[in-house]
Amino acid sequence: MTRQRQIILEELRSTRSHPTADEVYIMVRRRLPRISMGTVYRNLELLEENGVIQRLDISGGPMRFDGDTADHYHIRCLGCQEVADIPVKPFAQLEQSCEHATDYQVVGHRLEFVGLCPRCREKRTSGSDDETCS
Amino acid sequence: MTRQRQIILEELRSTRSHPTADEVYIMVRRRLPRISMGTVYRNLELLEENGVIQRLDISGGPMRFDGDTADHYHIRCLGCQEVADIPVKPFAQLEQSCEHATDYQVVGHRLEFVGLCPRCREKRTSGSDDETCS
DNA sequence: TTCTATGCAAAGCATTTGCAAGTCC
DNA sequence: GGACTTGCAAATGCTTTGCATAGAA
Repeated sequence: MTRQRQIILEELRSTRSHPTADEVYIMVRRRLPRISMGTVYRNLELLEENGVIQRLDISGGPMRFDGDTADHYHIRCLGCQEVADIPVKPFAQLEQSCEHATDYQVVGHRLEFVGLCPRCREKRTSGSDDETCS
Repeated sequence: MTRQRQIILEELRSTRSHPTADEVYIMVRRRLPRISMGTVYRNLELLEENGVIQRLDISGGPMRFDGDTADHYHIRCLGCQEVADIPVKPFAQLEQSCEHATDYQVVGHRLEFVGLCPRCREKRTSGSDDETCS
C-alpha cells in the first residue's frame, strides 16, 4: 500500500459522486501534485481487482469509480450527467426471468436508470425546453 | 438514402449478431470495398437518430448496433462476448420501484444480463477451469 | 536486495471531425 | 447549382503500456 494508493482510496471514499478517473486524478493532485494519470489508472485497477472499490460502466461516458463495494443500482441524470445511488436491494429474480427465456446460464445483471435530478427537472419546467442542465 | 447507407442498413438487418462498427465495416466492405470507417460511423449515427436502427451500449466493449428497434434486453456471454436477445417484455415496473427510492424523475432504464452461452458453458464444464471460450 | 510502483511519454483503440472531391435532386 | 455525402487522413478522448528511476518489504 503506497502513499499514492492510500490517497486515491481516501479521496474515493470521501465522496459520493462516482468520479471518473480524471476526476479522481484532479482530487488526488491536490495532495500529491506530481502524481500521474498512469498511476491513478493502475491503482484504480488494482483496488478493483482486490475488491476494495468498484468500477462502474455507466452508459454514455468514461468509467466511473465507487468506494462503496456493495451491490447497488445507479441512476444517471440526463441533464447534468451526475450519477447517484439507488437505495434499492438488487432484484435477484430478474436473472431467473432471463434464464427461463434463453439457453444461457445467467450469472449476473447490470441495471442502470436514467432520469432527471431534482435540479435539472426544475430547470426544464421553468426554462426553455431545449435548455441543458449545467 | 445513398448507396452506402442502404447497404449498411441491409447488412445490419441481415444478421442477429449485434455487430460493432468495425464488424459492420467488414461486412459492408464485401460489397463496397472503398467505403471508409468515417462513412460507416456517420451513417450508423444518422440511422439511429432517425429511429431506423438501435445503438447498444453493452458493458465492457465498443458500441454495438441492432437492426431491430423494438425495446428488448440483451445478454452478453462472459466467454465469447457474443450478445444475444432476451425474448422478455421490458419490466416497466422497475422504473416505479426506482422512482419511489429517489427524488429523481425516472424516464428509462437499461438492463443487461451476463452469462454463459451453451457452447461456452460446455467448454467450461469439460475443459480446464481457466480455458477461454473462442 | 529483490520485488513492486512511480512518473513520464508514447502507444492503442474506438470514435469523431475537417476538407476537398464526388454524388444526388 | 446547391445541399448533402463520401473517402481519406488527422485529431480526439479515454485508457493502457514501456521504461528507467525510485520506493517499499
